[in-house]
Amino acid sequence: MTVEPGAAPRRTPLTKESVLRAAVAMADEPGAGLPSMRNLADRLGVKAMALYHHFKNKDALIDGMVDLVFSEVELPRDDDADWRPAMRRRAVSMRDALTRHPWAIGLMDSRTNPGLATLHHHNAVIGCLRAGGFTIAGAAHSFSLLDGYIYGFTLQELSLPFENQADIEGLADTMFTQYPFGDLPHLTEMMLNQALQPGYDYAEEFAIGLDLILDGLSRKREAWT
Amino acid sequence: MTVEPGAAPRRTPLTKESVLRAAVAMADEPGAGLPSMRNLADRLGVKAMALYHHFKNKDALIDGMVDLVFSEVELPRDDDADWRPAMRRRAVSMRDALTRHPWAIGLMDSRTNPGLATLHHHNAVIGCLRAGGFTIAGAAHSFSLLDGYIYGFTLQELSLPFENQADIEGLADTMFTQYPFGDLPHLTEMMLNQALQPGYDYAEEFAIGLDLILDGLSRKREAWT
DNA sequence: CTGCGTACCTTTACACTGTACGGTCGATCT
DNA sequence: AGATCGACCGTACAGTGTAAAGGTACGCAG
Repeated sequence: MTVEPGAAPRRTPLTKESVLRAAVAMADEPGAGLPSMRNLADRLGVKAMALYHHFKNKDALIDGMVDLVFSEVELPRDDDADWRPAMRRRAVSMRDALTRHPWAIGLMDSRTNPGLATLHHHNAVIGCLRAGGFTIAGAAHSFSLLDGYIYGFTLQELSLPFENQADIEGLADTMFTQYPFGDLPHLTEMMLNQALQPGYDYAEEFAIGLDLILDGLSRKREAWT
Repeated sequence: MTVEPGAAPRRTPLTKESVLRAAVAMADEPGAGLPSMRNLADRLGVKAMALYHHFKNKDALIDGMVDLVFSEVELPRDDDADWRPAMRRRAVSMRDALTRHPWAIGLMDSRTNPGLATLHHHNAVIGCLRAGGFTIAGAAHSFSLLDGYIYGFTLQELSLPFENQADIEGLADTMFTQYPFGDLPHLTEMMLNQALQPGYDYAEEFAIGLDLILDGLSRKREAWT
């Protein structure tokens, strides 16, 4: 009376990997945020408690999701001829990954258990900088500065209350009526002359700041002991 | 049969301000995170639903909390003689505020309704940069870069899985036993030669990156149209 | 003084969350 | 054949945000 193998009451036994991929996919859906255990289980054709066979608790699952995001970032290689374009590529790739998975960035804090992909990522970055002639301390400075900027810029970008020109104009409207904008002359000026100009794209700021930082790093590279 | 005024069945009618201060105080308690509506109400000697008389919903309350954090940041003034030390002070003050209220930084994304203190802050920063000789575009670049770095650095700092030397050593121990550290030579080297050195303090990295950025800004100040 | 609106707070209820505890079923090993 | 084990399910519980409706006291119009 056993079920025929072809009937497949459960297609495949569920793995850490498949659960994580589903969780990331659900979190990526616009406006979704982290899925609940029950919703995630439903999506996988399973009941909630089944997930606890693969993850100690939800926190462990989230750690896995964050590590999966890190694994999408393009790594530099030790033998990259030139550290600067390598670091630039990595920064852009990292920002891309964080924008693809906007739920990830707010989770960085409070997540104190880095996964393997995360550690490999850090290792590769440091290796590239060392090969490029940075001292250990210099590589630490550079790493801290670059990653800080990447996270912070992306965090800011994601928290902008608009995504396109129409949103900006709507926002400006409601703000002008809601707040005493006479008190905020500089902010007003900047909105009128920058954000509200046709074709303005905040994303371009990323490269401007990044290049300024890279300039600074190459200037300090030999000074940093 | 009315209650004597001295009996005070309710000391004081609860204001947006008092609720926000209590909420921030609770969130600041180590390891607490955002309080639930019920816990916050208890602390105020009130039932949970009373809070909804002062805030539309929990999100609005959180917006207020974030704005309160911003109000603690030392503002530059238009007439600050020199933009550079003013920006430096502001950056340090901002990092301090975010470290005093570590729950705030993860909330920056998804919080798309800036409060008055936030807007005044932005206005003052832009004003200081403009007075320092930056063009509108230049001020926008500088603002984006500086704030990105401040947020990002602090986010990284708060997510470090240790707070003192003992924690670092404990962490290194468990990591070395848990992961194939032969695969991570550069990371290992950096931990051994930096993080594990006596007296190492990650907080010092903040000033190093900040000064590099300020150098870059003053170099670009006149070039940026 | 009466009566009514309005500000503030409470009660109750509902849908939803993470997860502890125990059970069930089939495959594999001895 | 029986034991063991991995994968999944059912049930239950404490805690969450908040909608709906009710109460109670004060300030002001008549």
